[in-house]
Amino acid sequence: MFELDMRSRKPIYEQLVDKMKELIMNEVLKPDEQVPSVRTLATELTINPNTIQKAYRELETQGFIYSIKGKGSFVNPNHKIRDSEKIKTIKQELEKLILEALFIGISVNELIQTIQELDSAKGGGDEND
Amino acid sequence: MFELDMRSRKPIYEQLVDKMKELIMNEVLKPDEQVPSVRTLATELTINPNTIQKAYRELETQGFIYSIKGKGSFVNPNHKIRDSEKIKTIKQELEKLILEALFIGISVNELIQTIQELDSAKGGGDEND
DNA sequence: TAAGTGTACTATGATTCATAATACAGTTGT
DNA sequence: ACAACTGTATTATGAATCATAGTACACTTA
Repeated sequence: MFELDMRSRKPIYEQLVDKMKELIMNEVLKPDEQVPSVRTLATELTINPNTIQKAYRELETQGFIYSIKGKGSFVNPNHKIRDSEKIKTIKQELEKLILEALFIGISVNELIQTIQELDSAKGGGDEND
Repeated sequence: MFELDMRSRKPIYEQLVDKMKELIMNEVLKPDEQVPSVRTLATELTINPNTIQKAYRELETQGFIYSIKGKGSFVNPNHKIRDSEKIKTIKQELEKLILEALFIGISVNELIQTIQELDSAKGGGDEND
């Protein structure tokens, strides 16, 4: 289910958070679907349960999953809450990266095209605003 | 010249790299302009010279400055080299962030507008592509 | 030569990462 | 009630990273 790079300088739990977010955003993991248990995933990936728990805690903080003691952890269906703090953070990071992209010579059109491709690839379920 | 957050979990040298990149990309620091010396900046910021050196080494690796032994460190004027490795990396990071932005409900138009604002804010010196 | 520059190396303490080993609390099915 | 599964919490240990300190060397400039 996951591929981890043990030699990477990026912590394992962060890699896990990123992979899981990807799967959720691409709807490979559906809303309210149960994700592997801490111990199961730890066994599968041959890493420590505490590392999984750390990743899951982070995913819960970021609003991607919710956990119920004794039952398991599940994909959070309540996105689009427009958590203003989170939006602010993402926008800041995004601006930093866009600035750098423009700086090294990536064109505006190239960026816009990338956005549109990613948007149409993702369901296209709602076109609000 | 810089404001550092000593309590942040982000390493000081990384904060320095980011700030410096910003100043260079916003052309506050002009091409071939000399940046503060390792020891000078260390004294100003009350941090260790080795930390500055680490930041400068990283900035040199990323192509933002070049250093000459005995003379100093200077802003690299050779951007737009379209270093394919770097472009690839930035594009990957960008796609990850854009995906997340779309996911939490930021609209395509909002993203495009952000790009255009950043582009016109930056000089507008060349409109190639 | 003196004072400035970048660069390199070793060493130390604080912090983080990943691990190990337990323990407790809640749910489910028998 | 019991066994087996879930999430959660705690303490401890070793490895790695971060920031510091101190020292040294090479080069440039006045």
